[in-house]
Order: sequence, then C-alpha cells, then structure tokens
Amino acid sequence: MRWRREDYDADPVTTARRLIGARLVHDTAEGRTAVRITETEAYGGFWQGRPDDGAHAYKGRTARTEVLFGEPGHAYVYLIYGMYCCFNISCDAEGTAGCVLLRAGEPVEGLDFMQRRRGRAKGTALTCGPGRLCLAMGIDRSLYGADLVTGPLWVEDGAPCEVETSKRRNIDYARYGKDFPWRFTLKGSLWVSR
DNA sequence: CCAGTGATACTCT
DNA sequence: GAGTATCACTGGT
Repeated sequence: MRWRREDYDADPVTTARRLIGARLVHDTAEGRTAVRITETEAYGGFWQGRPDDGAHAYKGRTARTEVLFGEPGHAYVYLIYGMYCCFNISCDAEGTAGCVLLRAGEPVEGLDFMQRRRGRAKGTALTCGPGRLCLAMGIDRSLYGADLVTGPLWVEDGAPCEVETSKRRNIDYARYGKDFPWRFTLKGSLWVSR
C-alpha cells in the first residue's frame, strides 16, 4: 500500500521509525528499483528541550531548504561534498521543517539495474550509505521537491519488524544535535552503513 | 587514512 | 559581486 499524504504528516522521529521495514520504489523509463528501508535518521524539532541544530532548516528558510517547509511527503535531495546526493523525505505539518534522511536499504527489486548504476561496488556497499543508496536507486537532484504521493518515487508499507535506536552519524558539528538518539535501523540487518 | 568535488551560506566590500 | 569555510560521503590506499 502506497503511503498517502497523511502518512507523512507526523514528526520526524515517528516517521523515521515507521519508515524502517517499508519499501522505497523508483520507476524510471529504464526500469524499476526498490529497497526495503533499513536505516533512517530524523532531523528537525527538539529532543529533551534542545533544538536540533544538526538540521539543515535549523537556521531558517533558504532556497535549498524551501521544500522542507511545505506540505509533507516531498523529496529533499541535496548535493554533499560536491559529488554525492542525500535523499530525505519531508514530514510533519506544513510550516514545520521536519525530514527523514534515508541512509541504507536492502535491494528487493531491480538488482541488476542497481548493479549497473553502481559499477564495481559489491555486497552491502551497493545500497548502504546515503550517497550509495541514491546512486543505486537513481535518485539525484532532478527529484528535488518531487511529490512522493503522486510521483515516480514512493514509499509502500512493508512487513512489520523490530527497530533499533542509536545516535546519528557524522554530525559532530552540531552542539546539541550530535547526541540525539535519532538513528533507526532494522534489527539484525546487515544492510546498514558502517 | 585522506583526497576529491562543487553547491551553499556566510562574510565582507 | 567576490572571497571563503564548510559539508547529514565515498572509494581507493
């Protein structure tokens, strides 16, 4: 069952947890690829009274973060380190800039196509890590702002599963946010980033 | 371990 | 408008 608008209308932590075990599907002219989502991180809002200064929208609205302030269920894709893309899903009410970063997945459809997009990468390196997931799924900045409710990229429900919680990766620069336990992984899965 | 890569968001003028 | 620091990462050594 494809997620509808109201499925994205929840705070980032709730949405990030719920996305674990769900499927991410992308249809293109060349074919379909899909993963079972195994690793997510929540961005935006507060934890124990402290604001998430690790969130891109923390300092306010800019051209890049504009989509985060709109209606939930849209793609927030940005270029990182000049070479790679990170894919986030906007969530929470319109006017509230919450999102969920998708960091890893387990291939479930279009494995050959993913392998072609990923060249020599093997095993979990195919889809584990935010940049790798985007490469394997064919997600780039042309999908910035894409509507996941109506577009060629979407989320569907998956089988129920157990979720583990840990600290977010690579945000040491955030004074408060570096300690937030806002990383979620599929329990027991090897398909997670290092 | 560390170089590569360029958009972004600042800071001055 | 120009200059610059920084970055929610990856792949090869």
